[in-house]
Amino acid sequence: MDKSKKPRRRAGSISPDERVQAILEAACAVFLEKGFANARVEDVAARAGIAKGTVYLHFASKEALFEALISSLALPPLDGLTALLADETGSSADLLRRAIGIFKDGVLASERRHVLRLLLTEGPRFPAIARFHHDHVVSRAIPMLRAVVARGVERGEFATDALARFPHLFVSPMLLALVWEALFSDIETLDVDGLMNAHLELILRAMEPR
Amino acid sequence: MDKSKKPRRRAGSISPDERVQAILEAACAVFLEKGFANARVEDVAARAGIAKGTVYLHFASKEALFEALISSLALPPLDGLTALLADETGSSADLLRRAIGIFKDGVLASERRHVLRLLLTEGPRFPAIARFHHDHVVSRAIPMLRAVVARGVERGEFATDALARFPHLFVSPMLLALVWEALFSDIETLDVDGLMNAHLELILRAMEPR
DNA sequence: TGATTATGACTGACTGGTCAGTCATAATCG
DNA sequence: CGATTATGACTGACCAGTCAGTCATAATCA
Repeated sequence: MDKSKKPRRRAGSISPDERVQAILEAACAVFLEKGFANARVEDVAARAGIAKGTVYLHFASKEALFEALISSLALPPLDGLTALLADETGSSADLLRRAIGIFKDGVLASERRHVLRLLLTEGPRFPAIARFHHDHVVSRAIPMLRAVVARGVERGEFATDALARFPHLFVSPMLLALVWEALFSDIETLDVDGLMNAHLELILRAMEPR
Repeated sequence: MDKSKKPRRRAGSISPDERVQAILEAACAVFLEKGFANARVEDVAARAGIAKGTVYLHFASKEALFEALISSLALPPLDGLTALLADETGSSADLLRRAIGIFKDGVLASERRHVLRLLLTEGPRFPAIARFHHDHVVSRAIPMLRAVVARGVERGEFATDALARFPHLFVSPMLLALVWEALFSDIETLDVDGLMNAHLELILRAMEPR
């Protein structure tokens, strides 16, 4: 409509923070569609409604932009988990049930799953990102899950500590769901809810005292 | 009966089959180290001890080379699994135990795991490869596992069919081990044997009739 | 047999295209 | 105004894929 040649920023236009946010959002879309190597900084800029050079006013390099993107989205859902698992009132089984819910809603069902997928596919070539995610997400989540299971075992609610030794097992089906979606979603859909319910059923039966 | 063809070759030359093999091996090393996008065909050639142009005498493009690499390594271990699961004599629990062994030896502990990792990271941008793997590996393995569990349930050896509905759950810890190695191996090692034993323990406890 | 020609596997310099990152310039703000 | 922010043409590096030429060997000839 109006813009014919030069829609320049006007008074009260967006702040640097908003600009950064816009770039990150655009970067998310472009990196997800193309992967790191095939994504063009120019496309990110275009999608954010700015010129390529402007991206470099906010990020030192394409790589820095990518790392900022991953980092900015990795953390939030972990807090929900922290809060949940601190709760000592309910049964341990319920706690696990709700932990699955958090994973499902906070990761698998949210846009965040795409970023996690990106971490998965690009991580091997970005050790810094892998390390960041390990230090800030994995190495926090594992002990939390471990503590919940250990407590359940102590209280006599759970009959085996296999899951306390390897909380990874609790998470692996979600990883599978993620990978399945990335690779096979348009060949054969996976019933993620069914999968998670079956997972929970198996876990809880396995730990049930008899 | 024998070769009607008389290949004309230079001094240090080898047969076409061996050449292709050498290229695939070199490609494996280079693609693993760099990923598809960052791998240079020239490096593959150099590693195979030939010139770049020669690669194109055997493969139409870098992409074709990559697809040939993945395809050539995906199939073998599946046959071991087929043979194993056809065996109706032992207990179903034992069958699952041995299936894990096959996965562990045939994939996780072999060089093949690297190729699987490559499939994982590059698959999203190579739908053809993802489809190939789905059609030739996944869609064969899942029904096999399903059949074993279903039989166990019918025979009264297993108390729940959750695993028959989602054989994916049986495989997901191996996927996790693979991903962990790709991302975090030099930050924190994962005890894969311990993980698989814990997995088996949980699965079997869960299905144990009581 | 040794000399000559035919073959095709192999080479690597070259081309054409892509794209990250730069910077002189321009627009806008305060 | 000068300061701040944005632009996009440009550069330099990189690399997939090509192809005209090389040369070891096989086939044929004398």
